[in-house]
Amino acid sequence: MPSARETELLEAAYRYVLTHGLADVSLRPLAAAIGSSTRVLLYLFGSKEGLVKALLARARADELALLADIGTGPGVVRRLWVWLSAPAHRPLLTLWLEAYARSLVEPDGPWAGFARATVEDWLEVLRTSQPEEVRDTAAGLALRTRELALLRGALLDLLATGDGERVTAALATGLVP
Amino acid sequence: MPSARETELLEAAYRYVLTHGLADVSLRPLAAAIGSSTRVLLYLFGSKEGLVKALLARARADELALLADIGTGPGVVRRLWVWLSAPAHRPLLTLWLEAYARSLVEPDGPWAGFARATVEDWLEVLRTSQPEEVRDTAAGLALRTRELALLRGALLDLLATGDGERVTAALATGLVP
DNA sequence: GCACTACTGAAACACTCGTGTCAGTGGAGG
DNA sequence: CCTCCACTGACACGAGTGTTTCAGTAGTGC
Repeated sequence: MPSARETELLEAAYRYVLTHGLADVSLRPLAAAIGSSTRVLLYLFGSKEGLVKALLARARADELALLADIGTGPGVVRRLWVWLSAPAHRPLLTLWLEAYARSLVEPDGPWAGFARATVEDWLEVLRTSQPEEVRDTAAGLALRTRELALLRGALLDLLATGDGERVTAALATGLVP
Repeated sequence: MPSARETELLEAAYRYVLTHGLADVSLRPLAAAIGSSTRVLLYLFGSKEGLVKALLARARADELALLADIGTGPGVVRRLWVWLSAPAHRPLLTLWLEAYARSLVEPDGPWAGFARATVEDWLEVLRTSQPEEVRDTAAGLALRTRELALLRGALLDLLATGDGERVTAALATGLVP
């Protein structure tokens, strides 16, 4: 059970990594930026790895909250894309991509399994949104895998180019209603 | 014009980063692994940043060679996916994703523009593969953007789960012939 | 008042990092 | 032979890393 001070510092650190990236964060600059000290961070989180784990869990909590908020049923993909393409969410999504790539390069450590976990989370949401009669068919699996690929590929494009208009138009032509 | 020794060491370093990642490579371990020394690497590449730039250029050369090899015309997407999903190419593609994410988090430095550049490279190949009458229409742009998203999203899924069967099946249902 | 817990500050330790300095080495061309 | 040039080895420098040690301080419950 995290203490009040711990969650407070975690929130501040989370805001910090959203703009500075998580891959090469280091304790002293982070502590200075959020008005703390390395001593306290290590006291509360045990080690740097513990802090990174907590931050990844924090980011994942945001993601799960989103999925819960979007709900299920027809139109999920469209609703998901509205959320993904909102400029306000760009820092979070860049952080998400960073963690994703990192967990592939370095399968050990605090990143472990992050990429696989998000694939499964999203696939599950898409699955629940499918009509019952296709949910457990091969065609259903193929369809939601394709929807997920479309969303993530579009996200990659958007993050790199910022061209929301082009990417949103591309998605519009590709979605089953 | 790179010397013989320079290209030799670059190749060795390239093989090294394909398995160790490029984001947090450091000179001493790298030099030791490829039978060289930090002194020589700095002599040949000027600085660590110069070396990283050279390595990114090397990776990009691989990518451009692929695109040239795949050619253009009907069936490009399918051919591209065959190449992307080949297990032998996984280290290269992981490296690619790493560089992509990095260039978004840290827009300065040697990574600058990497993500945007690859988006444009691939879109251009897809464009050239389209029939002339749609090439310059909004529908053509939307279609190739969608194809690119599909490929990249599928790649993300594949790199995380390794489930080539599911992802390939998902792509098969989604491609215009 | 007193113990106890939660937190904090200062300083040090044992690294690793990229880079610079200075001195070479071996071979090719005049 | 002698000079030039590409390359290499050993070592040190200053900065930054995560972590530890030791010494506190504020607040809470008894």
